[in-house]
Amino acid sequence: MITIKEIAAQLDVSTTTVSNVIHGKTKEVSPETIKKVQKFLEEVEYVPNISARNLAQNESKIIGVVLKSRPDRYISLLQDPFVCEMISGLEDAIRSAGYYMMVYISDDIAEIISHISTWNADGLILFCMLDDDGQRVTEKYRKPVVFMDTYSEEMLKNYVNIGLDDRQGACDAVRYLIKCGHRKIAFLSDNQVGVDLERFRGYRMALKEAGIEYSDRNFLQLHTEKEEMDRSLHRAARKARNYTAVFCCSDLFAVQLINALTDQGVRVPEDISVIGFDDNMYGRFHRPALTTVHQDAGYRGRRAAELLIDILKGNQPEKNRIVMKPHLVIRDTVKVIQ
Amino acid sequence: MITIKEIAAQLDVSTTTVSNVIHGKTKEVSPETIKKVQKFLEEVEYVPNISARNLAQNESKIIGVVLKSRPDRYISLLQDPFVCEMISGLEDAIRSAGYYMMVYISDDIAEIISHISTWNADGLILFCMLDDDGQRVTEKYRKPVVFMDTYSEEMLKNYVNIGLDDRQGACDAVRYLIKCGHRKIAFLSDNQVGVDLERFRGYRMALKEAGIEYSDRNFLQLHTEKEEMDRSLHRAARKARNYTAVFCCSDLFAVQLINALTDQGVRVPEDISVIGFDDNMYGRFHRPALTTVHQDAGYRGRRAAELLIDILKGNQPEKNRIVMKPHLVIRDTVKVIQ
DNA sequence: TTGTACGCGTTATCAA
DNA sequence: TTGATAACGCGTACAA
Repeated sequence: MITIKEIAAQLDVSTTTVSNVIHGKTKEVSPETIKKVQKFLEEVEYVPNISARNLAQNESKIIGVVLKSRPDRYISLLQDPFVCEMISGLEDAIRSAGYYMMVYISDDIAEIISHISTWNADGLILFCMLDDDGQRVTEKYRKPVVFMDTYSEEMLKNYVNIGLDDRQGACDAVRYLIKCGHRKIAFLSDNQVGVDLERFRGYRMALKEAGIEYSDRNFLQLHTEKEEMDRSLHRAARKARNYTAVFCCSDLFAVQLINALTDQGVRVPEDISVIGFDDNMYGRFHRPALTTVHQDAGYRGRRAAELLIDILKGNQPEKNRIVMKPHLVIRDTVKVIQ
Repeated sequence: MITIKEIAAQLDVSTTTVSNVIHGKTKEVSPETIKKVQKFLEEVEYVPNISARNLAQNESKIIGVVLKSRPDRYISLLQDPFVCEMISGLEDAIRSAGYYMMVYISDDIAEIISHISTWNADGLILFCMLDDDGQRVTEKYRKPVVFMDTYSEEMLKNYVNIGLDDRQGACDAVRYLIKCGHRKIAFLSDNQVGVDLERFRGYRMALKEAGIEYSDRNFLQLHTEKEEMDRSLHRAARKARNYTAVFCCSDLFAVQLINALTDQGVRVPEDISVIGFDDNMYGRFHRPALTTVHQDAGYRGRRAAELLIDILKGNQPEKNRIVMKPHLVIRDTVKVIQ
């Protein structure tokens, strides 16, 4: 790897001149010198050393993508199609803007913070932050931060968040079920915080509108720990048979629920209707194709990255909360009854 | 961010002493000093500046994961479950070993090389390298490299490769089809190079053993460009109906073929049998569950990272070629005929 | 046992 | 228009 110093020596100019040419500060350098240096730069395929640049400018061009993992889960974060699609969008936008993406996955916020500081990331995209995770990060890290899907009031007040109208999405889905004649509708998820809590509220809202009573038993809770998942799924499927429809908090859950039902000899949608959330390939590749709430994870990732980069460039975002609108995609897993 | 210099000043010791304590060179420092410094380090939550360290030691602790993308494809690399599972394994092993993963995705090898040099990655894991891609990288990049799934003779001679016995896997699958009474067996893929070529050879091998003649028409080629995929899939499904079984080069293809067939009113496995390759969630979540050739992408990623890190530590690998063994997983998409 | 001083590659300041 | 030089934070050879 050739360095600026070396180039300067070989061309018999100063490092300043070389650096100026590299950065297009052309009015400071004579045309002949520019040509000479540029030609040489191309010949030797000069590539800047980022570490040196970081040190000199205290700027790393790194955008940290932070995901808090749950090691006990039946699939890892990078196996979740929703997460991957989002990261794919982030990667695309970050690279196009000349930044570098560094993915930090850990279940330990302290470790994450230490990585971020070590690499001196210029900005952060935070995802899967629950409880006080977001707070812990922003306490230590004082550069721009964009959240995805936080529902912490504290964070929403002070930071940019790219969210989704989860409540509306879920409400629309359940309204649709009701319109199709369903009144015994269960809600399936593995938790009741953050995004899922909002979806749960949407579900409750739609029930209430229609004057359908809610009982705690309607909440079908999945235990997504490695050893529990299968059993939990079958238990949920068994319980689901007391309902005519199930709203699932993700396509992944929906597809797995349908499989569990199928394995128990229950047909979807003939015997029971199922609706998902996300609209990713799992639902699309399923047969019958999954009726679900569409959100574009890739686009949302791209927007988050663009917004962060805009902030890094010194622009103030117009508003702190961006809420994308999901929409229902009707396919083949909901049956009209009566 | 506090620096060593600052710490030294505050404790009234030298930077050398602080540095020595940080690196556990305890025999050079008096016990009291060690205690004093360690306590202070913890208090201020000292985090080293990686850029400075890189510069000083010419070592980055970065392992570059290089994927050559095909932007025209109907899904991006990070949407492919096989790729994600592999990256998930890589990430796990790289982080556990105290290294950092930087993912480089691009369709432009020159751009990839420039990124790698810029960040001074200590080692590389190369994936999806076709034609002379591998050669172009290794010409410029003179540090340890581990390939995954290369079939370039040139690279295999000189570099470590973590491969899979693709030929054997495909052969076993087709043998199984033949054992089930199938003789009209098609081969479905989107290309005929690298990994897929090997699988094709395994397919041919099994046919030959059984004295079944091969015709070029047996090769069902998918066009996986964005605008072509759907039409191509349906064309393939139509052609597939001339056969009693189809061997597909990936679970993703298999599932989509089954869907296309289903959409045409053809039942799997009643009317036609389908077998996949990979054994990922797409096949497992499908109903009927996909009969397929199992490989553990995550494990393979982990092994690749471990191997590379071992080389970085100065150990010579025992052998250049590691070939993992896939095995057939019989589920529900192959019917015994006659 | 501790401290000084230099080099890593780049950028920025300021003087020539 | 150009160049010398300091600074960024760290690790280390060598001196004390």
